[in-house]
Amino acid sequence: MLSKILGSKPEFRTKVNEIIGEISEVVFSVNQISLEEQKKEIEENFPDILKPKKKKEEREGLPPLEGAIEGKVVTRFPPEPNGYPHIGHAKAAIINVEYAKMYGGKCILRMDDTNPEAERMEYHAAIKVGLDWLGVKFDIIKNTSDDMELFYEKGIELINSGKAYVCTCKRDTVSKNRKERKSCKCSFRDIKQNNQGWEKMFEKFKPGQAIVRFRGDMKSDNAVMRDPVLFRIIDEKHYTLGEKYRVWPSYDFAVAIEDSNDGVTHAFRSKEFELRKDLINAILDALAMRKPYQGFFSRLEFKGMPISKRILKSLIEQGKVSWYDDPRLPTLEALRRRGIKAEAIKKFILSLGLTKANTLAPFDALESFNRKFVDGDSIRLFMVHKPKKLRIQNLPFSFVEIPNHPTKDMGKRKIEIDENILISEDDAKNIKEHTKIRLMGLGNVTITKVNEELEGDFVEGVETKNIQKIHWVPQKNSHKIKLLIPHQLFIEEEFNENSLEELEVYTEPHYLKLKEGEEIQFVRFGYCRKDSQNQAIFTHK
RNA sequence: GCUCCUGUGGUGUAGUCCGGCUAAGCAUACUGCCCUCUCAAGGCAGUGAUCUCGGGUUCAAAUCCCGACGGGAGCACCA
Repeated sequence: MLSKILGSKPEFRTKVNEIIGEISEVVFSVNQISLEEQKKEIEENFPDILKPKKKKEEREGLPPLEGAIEGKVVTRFPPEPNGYPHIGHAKAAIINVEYAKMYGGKCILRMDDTNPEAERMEYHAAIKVGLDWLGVKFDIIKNTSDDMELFYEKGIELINSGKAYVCTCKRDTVSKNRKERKSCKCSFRDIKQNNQGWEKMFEKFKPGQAIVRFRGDMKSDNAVMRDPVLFRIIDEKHYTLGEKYRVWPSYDFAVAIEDSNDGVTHAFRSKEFELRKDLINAILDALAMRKPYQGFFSRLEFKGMPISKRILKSLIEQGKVSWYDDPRLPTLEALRRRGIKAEAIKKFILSLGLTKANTLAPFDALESFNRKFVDGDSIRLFMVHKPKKLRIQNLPFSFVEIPNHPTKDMGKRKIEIDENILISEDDAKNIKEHTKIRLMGLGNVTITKVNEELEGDFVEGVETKNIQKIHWVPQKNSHKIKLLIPHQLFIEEEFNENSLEELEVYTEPHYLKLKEGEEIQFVRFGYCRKDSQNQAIFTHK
């Protein structure tokens, strides 16, 4: 009671003690009256409080952005072309693009390709294709490696201001010193020596012999700050620049420079980069460059669906999954092939919010979004599993026309029939002799015999109430296809040997006329995507 | 081990910054009803959280403080 009053009348908050007394008096006197009378009193004098509370408006999409100015927001999505894009990439891309859209700003796609050992054109292309399919649009597309000269320029600037130095220690020594929070002798070299060292990195030094380090703070609790690497030597051929460069910037340095230089105002990354925030700010401060706002979000993974490149690669090598588009995988390619729509992924990701708590989403959350997109334009077809023959006497016609969708006008299809019909075993086993069933879109049949095969008599009339309705396909031109049903790949860390179920099923001949990639609903079974003329993939119920 | 992040119904989240009009909103899942020639979609209703736990501050705490416990990440010349 007290809270309610203070909540709606903040001006009383300073007089809490006085009010407390009054309230208890009023409450006491009200309690003297019977419930009936209280009710009557309210109805007569205060009808307003009986009205149902109006619901709070739900915020659409992402939370507002700190420091965002309409029209001036620049975000970015920087994938490394070192693997196939997956649901995690989708999250990062969608969040950044969506924020740019929200504020009428721009979003940059920047291929983060500063490790020649890892990048490959194959991945670069796959990422482009994946993003394209997702329908996320970028205003600027570039590569981090476009700006190599800029990195060198800024690197030299740091060396010349004494904020970076060339370190020639062994890798192990560097790592050990970092653990022990100790500086190495290299850090005491003067600017001239460092300049000489820098020059030598381009010719003389071999990979591993010298690195450029940022003068951070070897005593810092944040290990990232302990004189991190800015440049290192890699002689591997770069996938687009070939052997033009061999001194390559590290991730932190490249990101800092790029974001600042590209005019990025808000940079969102997954939270494993959270510790780099201080470093990036420190680098930009050292160079007197503008700092963008950095936000972080949790990684997105599905239960039992590995996202890691290492695991994916090994699954493929062992033949446990066919390829990166295997429908059990969370790659974009696999999701697409499985029948998940890009719009559904987008809605789903936005529904997860911008939380930093770990998100291990169950796949059915995505499915439910997808179902809403897919339902409206999925043609309904009949499909029979483990066919049982049903022979119908007195069939009065040789074809039927069946609507392609129960509520939307998607036209009709003509099915040619004769007395031999196939129904699913699951339905057949529940049918008793002398009962009546309805073959959907065809008519009612009284079952006269139940054996290996069933027999029945056609019944005139369109009675549909209170009668078992089942789907069917004509025997004479049914089309056999393989139906793949993906299940969870890993169950409790353990590879699920039965994760890909294969069914042999029979569809209507109309299946052959559908386009590849079309989403269909096998009636009373679920949504599936046509993968090819003789294969479909189960999407979800 | 050290450091950082995180902890709201079965699940995913909103609310937490700036304590009060919320014993907590939405979605999903589940249950029931309606609709329906689908076990889909759609409509309606319902079950379900003392906001991880224990202290503290306050007239008042999911919201602030301290501690414990659980989960995740970083400690690479990868990004």
